[in-house]
Amino acid sequence: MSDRFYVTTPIYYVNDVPHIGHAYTTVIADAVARWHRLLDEDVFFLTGTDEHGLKVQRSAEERGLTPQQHADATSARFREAWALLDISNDDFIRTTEDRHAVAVTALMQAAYDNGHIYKDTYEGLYCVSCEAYYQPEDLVDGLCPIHKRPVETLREENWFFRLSAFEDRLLAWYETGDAVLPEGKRNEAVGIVRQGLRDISISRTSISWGIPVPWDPDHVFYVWYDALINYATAVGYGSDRERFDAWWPTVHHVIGKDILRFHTVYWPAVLMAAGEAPPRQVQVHGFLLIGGEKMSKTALNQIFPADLVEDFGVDGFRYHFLRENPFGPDGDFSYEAMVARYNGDLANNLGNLLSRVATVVGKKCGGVAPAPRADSPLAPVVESAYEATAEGWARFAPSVALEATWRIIREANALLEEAEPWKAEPGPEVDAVLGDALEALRIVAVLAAPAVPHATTEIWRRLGLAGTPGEQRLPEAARWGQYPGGATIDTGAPLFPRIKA
RNA sequence: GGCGGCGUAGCUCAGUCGGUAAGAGCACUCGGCUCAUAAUCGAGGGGUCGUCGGUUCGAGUCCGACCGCCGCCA
Repeated sequence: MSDRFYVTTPIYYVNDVPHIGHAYTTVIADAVARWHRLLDEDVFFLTGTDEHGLKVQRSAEERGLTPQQHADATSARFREAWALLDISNDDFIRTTEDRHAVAVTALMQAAYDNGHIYKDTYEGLYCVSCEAYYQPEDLVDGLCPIHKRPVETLREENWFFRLSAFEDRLLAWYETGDAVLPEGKRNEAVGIVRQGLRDISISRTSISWGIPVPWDPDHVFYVWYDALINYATAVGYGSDRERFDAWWPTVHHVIGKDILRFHTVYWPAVLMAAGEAPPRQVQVHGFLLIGGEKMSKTALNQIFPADLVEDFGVDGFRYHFLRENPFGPDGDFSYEAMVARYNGDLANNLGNLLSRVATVVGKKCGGVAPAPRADSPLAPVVESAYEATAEGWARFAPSVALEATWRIIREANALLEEAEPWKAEPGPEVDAVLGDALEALRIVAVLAAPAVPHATTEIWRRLGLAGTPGEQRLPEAARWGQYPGGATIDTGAPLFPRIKA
């Protein structure tokens, strides 16, 4: 029986359109999912859209649409973006689907039945954009500190979640070691809990665009509690207990640091309240900055995936966001850095290696691939690079993994320089070094497939191999010496044409 | 105000339990090669490892203070 691996992105709010910040998170989750498939694990990769809440209701009104129509339109844009980027999600969940209402109802009812939810009256200053209450001292010049917009005084009967009862259990959960990563982010979660948790309001009566509270239908759940539960919905919570039990222990949430509090405090506590286990792991990454500034609609500095795909291709796009920034800290995006990374790693190293090898095989071997040597100097290089690559992916560090894989490419280029097969007469010496280079390319095609699925599939084809690199299984496929030789090598056009700065 | 983090080559960063002569990629300089997408390979320059003090036979690596930057919370 193979292991299971469940990985999620946040579900994206339909008041936003997909930009490279969303894509950053999604591409990381996708590449990790693809890696785990290579490991022959049973993978379930989930993304989707968050469609309830007052903001959606109001935006729809402004557009003269029903909330559902508005959500349908924007949700479709996310699905289009992920299709463009070759995202391999197994499911796409929408919080307006019936299955989600079923799960939310079941999970919150369980928390209610367990005595963790109670009714109280709340009056406070409310920011519609945040869908959150503020203390007077939190305001800046009387305005919401985030949106710089006026707040409204609201008085509501709300249902409250007894978050304060879960401090000890949350702290114990963080202590399990790798529940929240990186470590710095876990410390933030610990800090939030240590300072004491207040119970939180989880329902609204002021709006209708949401999922009704089952025991009090005048209320709908506050959008966050609705949204988080999507992760449980998608694996059958409330409808297929067996399925849920199979997948839930393996869930890994990939999120940006802006929603750390929801995923590492509120969400595990709600799960505990319902009698379920907290997530297996939450992986928190930093922001993608543009020229040092946070990306935002108001700053007019948003960048959309399609614009970059036009210049760099899907693989160029994916590779850049996986390789350029270490997972965890904030990263800065710049077009110049993207060009440099593309030209350096993809065009000069990988693409050019394939070109030169194919050409020399054409000239010295009549285009027929020789087999690698069992005792090639590249064999130990591949062995250590594979281990480092696997470790990098295992800890959600794509940049580390790819750096390790690229070491094979560098060494293969160096081996060619040393042997200079283009100078030698055809024969065993030439065959040996070219066979080694082809085998290095075969293995790189497998290891890099999670990041650049199109290019590696093309390499696979040009090497005359059957199937695709994504269908291979690790670690077997990374073992040196499996390239059979005898195939006709296809010298094609440059895989990654250089981009002029 | 409380808690936490960061400050290592021009740039982006690695540096596990303190100990082989401080590293990688990119950039730069020089040289080789000309199979390849002016790609590639080799060599080299460049760092008082933020500052000061302490522990130690020995500290980028531990402790304290300070300077600078940042995050979370209030």
